[in-house]
Amino acid sequence: MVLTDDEMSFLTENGSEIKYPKGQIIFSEGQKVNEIYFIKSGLVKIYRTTADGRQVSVGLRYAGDFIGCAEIFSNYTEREYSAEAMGKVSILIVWKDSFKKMLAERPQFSEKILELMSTRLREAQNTLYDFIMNPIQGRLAILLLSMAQRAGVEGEDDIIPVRLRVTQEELACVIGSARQTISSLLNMFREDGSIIYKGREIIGINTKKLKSWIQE
Amino acid sequence: MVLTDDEMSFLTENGSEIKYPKGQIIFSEGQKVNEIYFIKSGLVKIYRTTADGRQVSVGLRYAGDFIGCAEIFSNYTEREYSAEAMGKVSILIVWKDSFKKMLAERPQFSEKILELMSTRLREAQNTLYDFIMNPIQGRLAILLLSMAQRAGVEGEDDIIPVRLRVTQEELACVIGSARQTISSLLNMFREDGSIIYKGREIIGINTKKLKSWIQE
DNA sequence: AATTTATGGTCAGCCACACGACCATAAATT
DNA sequence: AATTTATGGTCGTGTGGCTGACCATAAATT
Repeated sequence: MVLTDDEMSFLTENGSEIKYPKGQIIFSEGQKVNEIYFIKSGLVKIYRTTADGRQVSVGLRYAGDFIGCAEIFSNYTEREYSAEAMGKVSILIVWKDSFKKMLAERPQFSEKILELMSTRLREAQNTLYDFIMNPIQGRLAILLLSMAQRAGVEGEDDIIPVRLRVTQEELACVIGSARQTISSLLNMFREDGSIIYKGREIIGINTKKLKSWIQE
Repeated sequence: MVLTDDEMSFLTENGSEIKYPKGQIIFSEGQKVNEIYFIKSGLVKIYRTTADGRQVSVGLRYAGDFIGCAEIFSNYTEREYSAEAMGKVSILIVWKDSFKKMLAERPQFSEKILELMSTRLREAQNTLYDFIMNPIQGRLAILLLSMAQRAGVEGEDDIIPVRLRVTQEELACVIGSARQTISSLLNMFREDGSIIYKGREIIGINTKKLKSWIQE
């Protein structure tokens, strides 16, 4: 979502910018809902912690996204999910009331937010669909593609150069799988030429080849 | 979501009511997006058809819900999913422009729709979470609970009397499983006392017992 | 009433993939 | 430089649940 200069300056004036190092918790489940967050830069994981301590992610959010907004609109008092910085993240925190005021005063902004929510809803539904349809390698391919499209330069149709430093554990928790499985799959993708994977970093992905792993 | 009399009468005036028999397609993927639908009564399945002809559902919608709205707000020209009546369904069809006009003219209604979208987003995220966390019996338990809560009388904490006539095939497609598996699980739930299941109808569910099948 | 179709029950076979175990290497900390 | 910690590779093992096959019964159609 792209904000106008005007909207951006309103947020800047009425919010405060905070930088989080990798691994820092931005908010966590159960906390009181008083503010909304705008990601200026970086990658954020939205997740929930299970009874036995594992993390289950329901999505990643990128620069330009608002997070923590669903609770505000449905007037929830407590966070349902946690958010964690997956790298250096710069965030603008805006108080709930300021944000609601902005919504009320600017119908165009309000429209934009409605658009944001519906886009995100469709994304969530598509993710659900992909989950049902695809075995693990398909889900991983989908995840890598979407991460690359956000982070990388849209090059030729073929290879997108990227720079993805995510641990296998993180990938596993996003697609609901086990670390060991991710390990084998990444190696399989590498041998196949679907990704260029050196050390602990994915430095390129081959869009076409990756897509061939996806069902439907 | 509950509409005011005023909102309801606007919809009635600017829309046309249509009744669908069981199995009827309300709209289908690929169709042009010109209208929005309000469910007056009945149960609607939102799904997508896969290349090999199977159906994968991403959710059920009940009376009082709008369907087909995400495409409108994100200005999609084509439907991404299909909708099918799972029983007798009564629907109010409202043209896109009338609906957008209503949104623009009534800020309170606009707020309500934003609330609807965020609630639905949270539901979708929760479903995703449940999918990752729960094995099939857990997902089935969750589905039965949510259907019963919408359809049934909220009785004691224990047994809710309901009247669910859904085929095992339908249940399978909603939770992404196979018909045979549903068959065994329903029988297991019956023996366990989690549900009262006679012939082809579930006539009661035991909330507590069903919940014990759910992870977390 | 007779036939066809839709739905449900059950069983055997198979395989994807989670899990545990263990070691290798890289990164971080001292 | 030495030690500790985080991350990645790989291999068995076990099993949940999908697939296919087949029959029983209920519902719909003639």
